[in-house]
Amino acid sequence: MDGGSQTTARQTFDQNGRAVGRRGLQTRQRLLEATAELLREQGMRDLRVVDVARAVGTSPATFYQYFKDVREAILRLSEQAAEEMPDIVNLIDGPWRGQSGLKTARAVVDAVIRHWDTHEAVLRVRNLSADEGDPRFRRVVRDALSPLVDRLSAEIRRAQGAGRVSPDVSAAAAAASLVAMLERMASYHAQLENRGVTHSKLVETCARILFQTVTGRSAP
Amino acid sequence: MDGGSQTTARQTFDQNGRAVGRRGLQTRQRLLEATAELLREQGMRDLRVVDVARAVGTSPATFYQYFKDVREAILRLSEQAAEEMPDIVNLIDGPWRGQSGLKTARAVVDAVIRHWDTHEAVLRVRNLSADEGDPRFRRVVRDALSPLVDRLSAEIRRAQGAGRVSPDVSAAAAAASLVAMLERMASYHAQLENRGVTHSKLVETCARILFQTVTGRSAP
DNA sequence: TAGAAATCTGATGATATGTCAGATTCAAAA
DNA sequence: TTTTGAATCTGACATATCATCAGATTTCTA
Repeated sequence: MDGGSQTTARQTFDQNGRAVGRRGLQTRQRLLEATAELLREQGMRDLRVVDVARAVGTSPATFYQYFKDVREAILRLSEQAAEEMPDIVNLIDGPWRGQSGLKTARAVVDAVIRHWDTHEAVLRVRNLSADEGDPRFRRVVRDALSPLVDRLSAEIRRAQGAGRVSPDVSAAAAAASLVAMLERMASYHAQLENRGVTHSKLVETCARILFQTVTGRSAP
Repeated sequence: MDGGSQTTARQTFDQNGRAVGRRGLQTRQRLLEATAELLREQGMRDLRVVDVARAVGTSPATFYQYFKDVREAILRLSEQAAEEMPDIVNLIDGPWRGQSGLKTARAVVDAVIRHWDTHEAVLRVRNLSADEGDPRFRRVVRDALSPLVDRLSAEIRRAQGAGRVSPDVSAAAAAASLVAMLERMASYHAQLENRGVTHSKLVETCARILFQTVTGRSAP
């Protein structure tokens, strides 16, 4: 037993280490939302604390009350976005055989794309920051993706056990490659759709690559 | 005939539209290299013009003589990095059947990883900027990748013609997915290798996904 | 409703940006 | 070699952001 209530809303602290109350949480959240919005509109490099503050009708000092800097705000947004991941992971736990396996693959592709459509700007910066070596962001990325990777990896090992996937393949690397593909395509799909690839064709194609690589079988 | 010399060194202009001479080109190039170096060390968000200037032993004003802002410098670096792409494209034009096809796939994977190892920081920011909608960066990305995508796409259509790849797959989407996977894995491989996936296993795995998806055949 | 706790902000010193006029360097012509 | 003017560089500056803190304001609690 952990003694907590069902949804253990973690305590939040400000920059002075003091617990934040109801009003403060609300301000903080509005700052986060403005950050996400401006990230979408202006991109990472031109995001200014002043603009975030102005958008919320407050002063920069208020921003710094809750966040060390812009990076930290984006880190928190990344954590909030990651809360959606369990829904995607649940899909992976569906069947991977035959017709319904392909359906599982489609559902996963679709869910990842939807996740990215919702959090595009934040996830992009999250991944960049992780790639640039920031350990806090690496952790968020790992926590968000490893359940996915691990599940796919296990499924691939199963297919290897059945002799349908070559032992020369590393299940972990293959799973990571698939997730890499899904993420990158999710962030890229709008541009492809501008070039004449329909959304459903794109989903179908990714789903089939996913299915094929996970199961070692050609899609039905 | 185009009437130009073999290596048509394009004229370079400064911010006032004046042509840049030998000494200027050298300064400009040193500024670019310092930018790349600092991008590697400090990441995109913390890259300061002052630091770049200091690193070259010159003043910020000199930087602004050659570049409108940091973004433009990174754009030029992206263009320089893209000059390596023909070498990679040549590899794709190798054979795609049987044992030697897998070899082709391996060579491509390896080349993409090497390309990223060399230009990591620049390519990351290039892709982010393109994703954020900057048309100049979108163009650089497209120019760099479309030869790859087009070649793979053509190869996939061939496999579709032979009935080995489902007509439900979009060749363009599949090719884009593969390139997406290759790029993301190239930027991520060091982290995977820290987690116990050896480099050669990783290359082999990506190569097999590539081979399978392009040819519709299981790797030999 | 007084007093305390929580929250917000004006003011500020430090640092970065981006521009321009003028100083410096260089190479070719005299 | 010296002169000359084009190319290159930079000091100085006006503007803007960062990041902090002391103190004002609001909200909560007893």
